[in-house]
Amino acid sequence: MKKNYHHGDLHQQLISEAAKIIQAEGEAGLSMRKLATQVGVSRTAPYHHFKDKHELLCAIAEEGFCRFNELRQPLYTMANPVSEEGLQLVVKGYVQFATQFPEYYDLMFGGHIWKSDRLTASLRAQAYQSFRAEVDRARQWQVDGLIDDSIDVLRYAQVSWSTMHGMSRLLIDGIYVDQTAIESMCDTAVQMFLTFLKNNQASN
Amino acid sequence: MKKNYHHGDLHQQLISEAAKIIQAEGEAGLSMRKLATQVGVSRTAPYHHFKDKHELLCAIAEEGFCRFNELRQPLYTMANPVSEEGLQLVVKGYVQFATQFPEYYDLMFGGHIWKSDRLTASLRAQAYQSFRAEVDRARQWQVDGLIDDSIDVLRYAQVSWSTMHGMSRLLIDGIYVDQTAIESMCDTAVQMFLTFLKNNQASN
DNA sequence: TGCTATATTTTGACGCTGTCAAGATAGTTT
DNA sequence: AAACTATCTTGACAGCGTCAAAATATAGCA
Repeated sequence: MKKNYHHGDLHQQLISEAAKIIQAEGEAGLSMRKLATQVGVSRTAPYHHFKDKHELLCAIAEEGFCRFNELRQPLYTMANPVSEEGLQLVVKGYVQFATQFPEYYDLMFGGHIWKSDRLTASLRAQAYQSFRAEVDRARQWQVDGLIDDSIDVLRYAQVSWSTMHGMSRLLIDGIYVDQTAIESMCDTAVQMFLTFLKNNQASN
Repeated sequence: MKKNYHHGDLHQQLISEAAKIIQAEGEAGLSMRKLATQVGVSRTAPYHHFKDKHELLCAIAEEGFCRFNELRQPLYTMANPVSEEGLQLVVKGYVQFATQFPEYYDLMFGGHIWKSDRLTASLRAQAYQSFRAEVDRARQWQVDGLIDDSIDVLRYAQVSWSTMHGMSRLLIDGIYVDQTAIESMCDTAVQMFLTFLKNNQASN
């Protein structure tokens, strides 16, 4: 059905070529016209596959979420989740994704797409599910008796995600520049999460 | 000296008018041409006061840092700094600035300016000093015996700043949308900082 | 005062951008 | 073969940042 008669599966090729450009030159370096000519079609051809530049970016972000999930999935079962090793895997894995694919991260968790309120439905679903999974995992720790019931797991998920997001952003935006400190920062963050999870037996 | 003969202190008027536009329509809504005509001069007049659009943005960011510092200064002396109240003042004050002036925050702590490596010298100085002050404050807590010497205050400052930055970004970028949860999230973050600062007597 | 040097502003232009409208072409369906 | 649809192209428009050259206004100095 979606064979190609003029070109060859342009839709997909646009996404992957655009992703390449964005990884090489940043989001600012991607223009619809350049993308089109680089892929070998006329300037406006892409507009028959994506209503907008915005829609194209959403598609790339969605691809980013797939990579993100693939990288993240295995980390959760490799160690006791509420332990130094377990949390380090998750935190360092998160920051590593952000620093390794900063342009993907920008698209996925940056204001450009989210502030517009014009996310693709599928992208929105994928993002929400990503966060919900984080909350569910923490809730499971409670069920399993690994952490106290008094802990508000939603708030924990929000704040710990914020910390990971904050570190990632400060790094990829060039505000924290000392790359050698990343490991150590992650360790400190893990210590923070751990003391919070373990020492909150009777907080309320 | 810097009086005006054609206009009336254009330099300053450009900054404040640009800041107004940016607060109203976001950074994307600011164009040099529109700014110029809105201020009553020709399109290229601003280029004799700012080499670049980039340089104009730096000037606005710098103004943002002034507001930021003014808002932050009084918060540090209003309560015991290593206590629930003390930390809440700082954390909530930070997030409140970000949500109240999201466009300023974007400029000051967003990748646009920092990734370019073309910050104004004065802007860079002001930003670094802002962060150094945070570290110095934590070091003083050690001197005063409020927290244990084994704590790496640089790492604590980096991670706690990351948390505040992460919350702020997630909020102003439209990823966390539930505004009513802000207070509660800040409380949780404070709990996290506090348990870390108080329960680390023999961590190393 | 008048002359020159400098600071400020304007007009015109270039190449770039996202995207719309109309027309051409190739493939599918009947 | 005819009608229809999906895909692609050409042409155009308004907007952008910014450079070069020309115009204008002020200041310093004779």
